[in-house]
Amino acid sequence: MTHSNTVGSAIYQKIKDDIIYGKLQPSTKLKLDKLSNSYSVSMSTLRECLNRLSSEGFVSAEEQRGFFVTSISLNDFEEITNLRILLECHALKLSLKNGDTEWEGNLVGAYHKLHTKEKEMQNGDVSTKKSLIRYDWGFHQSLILACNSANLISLHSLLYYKFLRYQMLLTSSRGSEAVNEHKKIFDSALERDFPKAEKELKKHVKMGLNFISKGYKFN
Amino acid sequence: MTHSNTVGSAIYQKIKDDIIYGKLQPSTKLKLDKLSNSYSVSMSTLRECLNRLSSEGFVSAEEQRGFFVTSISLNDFEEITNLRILLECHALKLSLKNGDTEWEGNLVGAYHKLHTKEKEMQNGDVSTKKSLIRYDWGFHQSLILACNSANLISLHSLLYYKFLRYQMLLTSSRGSEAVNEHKKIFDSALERDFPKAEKELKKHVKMGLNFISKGYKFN
DNA sequence: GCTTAAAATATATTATATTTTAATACACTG
DNA sequence: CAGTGTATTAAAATATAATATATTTTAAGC
Repeated sequence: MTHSNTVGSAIYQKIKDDIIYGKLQPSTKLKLDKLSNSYSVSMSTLRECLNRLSSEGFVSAEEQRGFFVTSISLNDFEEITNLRILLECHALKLSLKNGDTEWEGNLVGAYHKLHTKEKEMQNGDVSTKKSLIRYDWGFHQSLILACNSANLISLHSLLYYKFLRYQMLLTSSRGSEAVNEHKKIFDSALERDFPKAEKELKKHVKMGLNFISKGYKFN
Repeated sequence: MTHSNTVGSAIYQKIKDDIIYGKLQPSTKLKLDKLSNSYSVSMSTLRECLNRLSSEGFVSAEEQRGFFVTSISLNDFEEITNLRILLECHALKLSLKNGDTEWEGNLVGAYHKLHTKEKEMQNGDVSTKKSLIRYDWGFHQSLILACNSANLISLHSLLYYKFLRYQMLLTSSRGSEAVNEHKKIFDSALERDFPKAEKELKKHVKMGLNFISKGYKFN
């Protein structure tokens, strides 16, 4: 967990989360004095935060008109998905080539945590959904962590969370399907079988796209 | 050319340019009151700007310690180069597949402008270097403009300019070599020969990396 | 529909207080 | 003496608030 020292970075995380998890819905106008009140932060600090988020693309800034939660569309979701696949597969390739025992051990650990939570969920425990997401993130990042490119890891993170925002549009999730996909990705990664791992990873992310785009009505 | 209405976006462009073109050198501490004076802008507006730039990676923000121009390293340059190649080639593939006459015409126009400037440069006119860079950018972006992904275009732009900052570390440039490479990329793009275009584009960008990494002494 | 007036809101600056870091001086210790 | 640690001071970042201005939005009237 990141230990936020400043009000600025705390509010940044909070608003970013609220956008990703849908508490601040797409296209919402982010009125400054209103937000300044509801998040109990001064206007200047708030504006700094919104400027950061607009650079990342979670917020859209329109000059002299203010800030909005970035709108969503099926088209944008498809773009995000394709970019995530491009980056994650490329990084996976490097990671499978370079990964040492240290990396492998961390991956095994991340998968174990994810899989444990997945079994909890299958037993009907819905309260752990948010922590399941954290472990999903942990697993997907662990896969690529040996790619030896901080820039790549950072970009991938951005895409993952933009993808996640779309995922959060639905309260339901894919359940056992995704569980199997994770296992296939994990197994082929350990075997350093890049072609198979890539195939399964692509399928996994695409299936996520399909599930959402079938279940959510974009206008 | 973007018409900047607000002080904020004007100063953002200015500082970003100053970083890219080396007027603000790598690792420089960006003292707030000093910058506030030299750019004639208030501290809050300046901070908004630096927060944006830190999200993009041109500035590094260290909590409670302030802002710094992001440092450079050979390793980072290599990462940037590889990511640029990954994104630009992927986008090129899509662009060559989707590009219509409108796109093709704009590409021809962009190449013509670039090539005209290149010839001017070869005749010894150094005054046009900055406009050469603008046309180089115009050409490279034109290549991928039909990729049908705003997200991809935007990410590519970021990587191009991070690459450019490294390019600006040297005053000299590669001259006729790059001119020939541009022609090969252009020709194979018009022929919709993706494998060849990709090969030439990769070579072109890699040669840029090599030229800089040979000429500039990273510590 | 068009224009104009009023209200709301974003932008930008300035001033101030608080907090943290960086720098300096000063002792203490081996 | 060199080096190390600690207190004190200075500098700088962070955060808020108050204010002024410019622009957009809304509403009203024609």
